[in-house]
Amino acid sequence: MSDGFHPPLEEYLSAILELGSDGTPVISARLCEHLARSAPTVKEMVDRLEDDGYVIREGRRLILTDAGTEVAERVVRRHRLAERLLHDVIGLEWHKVHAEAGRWEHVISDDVEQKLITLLDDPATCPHGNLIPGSRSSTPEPKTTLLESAVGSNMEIVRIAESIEHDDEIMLLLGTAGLTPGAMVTVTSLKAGVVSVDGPRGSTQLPGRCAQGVLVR
Amino acid sequence: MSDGFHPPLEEYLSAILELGSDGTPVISARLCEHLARSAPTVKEMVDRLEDDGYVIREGRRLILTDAGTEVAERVVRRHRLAERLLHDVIGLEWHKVHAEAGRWEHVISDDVEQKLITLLDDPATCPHGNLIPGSRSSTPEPKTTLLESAVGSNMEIVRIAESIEHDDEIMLLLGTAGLTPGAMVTVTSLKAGVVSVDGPRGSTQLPGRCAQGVLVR
DNA sequence: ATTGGAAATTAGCCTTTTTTAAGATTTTTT
DNA sequence: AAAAAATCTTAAAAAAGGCTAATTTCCAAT
Repeated sequence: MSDGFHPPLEEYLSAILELGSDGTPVISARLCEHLARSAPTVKEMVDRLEDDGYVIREGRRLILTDAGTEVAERVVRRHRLAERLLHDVIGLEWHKVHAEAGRWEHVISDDVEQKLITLLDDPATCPHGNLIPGSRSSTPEPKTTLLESAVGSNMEIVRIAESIEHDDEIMLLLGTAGLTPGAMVTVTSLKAGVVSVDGPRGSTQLPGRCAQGVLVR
Repeated sequence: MSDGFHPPLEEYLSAILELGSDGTPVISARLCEHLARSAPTVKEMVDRLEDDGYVIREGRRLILTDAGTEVAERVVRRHRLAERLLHDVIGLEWHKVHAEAGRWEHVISDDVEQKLITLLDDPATCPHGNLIPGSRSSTPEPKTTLLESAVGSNMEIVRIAESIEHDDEIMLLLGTAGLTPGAMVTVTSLKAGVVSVDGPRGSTQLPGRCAQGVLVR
């Protein structure tokens, strides 16, 4: 409450926001998985979030209050601004950007947030194509995943879902294959849940889990 | 020990390094003041640092081991690289840079540290003129403070001591008066411990505490 | 050599965030 | 409806990093 520096609180609230943005109803059990914490730990923290007015419970559903949404969006915004800084300015490799920003998001002040928005020209998305909350340059969301795309179809990669961002191996795979937002890809086959695509740097096989996290248009 | 993410440990070790670099013998009591922690808290932590091989005691003196020095210098290096990034690239105001970097120093990875060195061209100092440990572009140190300078002498500001950096008011004063490293100043008077100087943006009165933290050549 | 003040230590306690183990509820599936 | 699976809760505890108050130790100056 006191000094506005609470990484765990920020972590929980932004996790709730992110889980929710995938459409899934957010319950404690989901948070346990997403945050890799035990059930009692999560219960304890969620109780506190409720007491402090960041969250309300609707049955098992966890719903962010306005206060909770504000904190969560601020954290997500800082995370994605940090990712843009790390990638576009500092030159950190695409697949390392998420983990680094996961720490930076908790230490960026209001002042610096504003400077970053100016420096980066109010970017609409992070380097993975996820929207930056509050950005004026916002765009509509696509809903098709690479997994659902018809064989032979030619698509533009628009964004990589948060659920995939955590997975270093997959991110490295996507990064080295040039399968990043803006790239054009053609689906060449779909067998046993494995999607083969032709991308800017040749052809690649993507496991279903991964293809599901690649949003296209 | 496990994941290399230990802000408190890093805080203590870099404090020992910084206090030591002023020549003062470093004892627990000094750490208490510098870190604003109670004596038992500091004792507890210093015991741990000793057990873990980061520090040895010589009477009351605390001496960093090689391992301790390595951690401490890494933290100081990241702090000062962060300051350069915040100031030169992000455009954060001179007097806000120190506090922000005080948080950033604990979340910067090896990878990003390297990228920053490249991006910033291996800078020799932070924006306040303090040396960046390990930088190849190092320079000799001046020893004269503005407080000791003769009235009428024309000097170049070289660095602002760490001891002053913590003080927001003084930093704002120095910053708005243009009294930053590289600026030429003339001492016009010294009365009752107050130093008057002519700087790039006119004349300013500096309290002794402050003038003592301004190193000149 | 003594002694006054600074420094260090001991003892006891608090809060936060985490754990494991076990029990109680719900939901879902058969 | 009964059984199985998933979810949530309670209880007990630990590790980290803090605190205050009281006591002891040390150093340095008279």
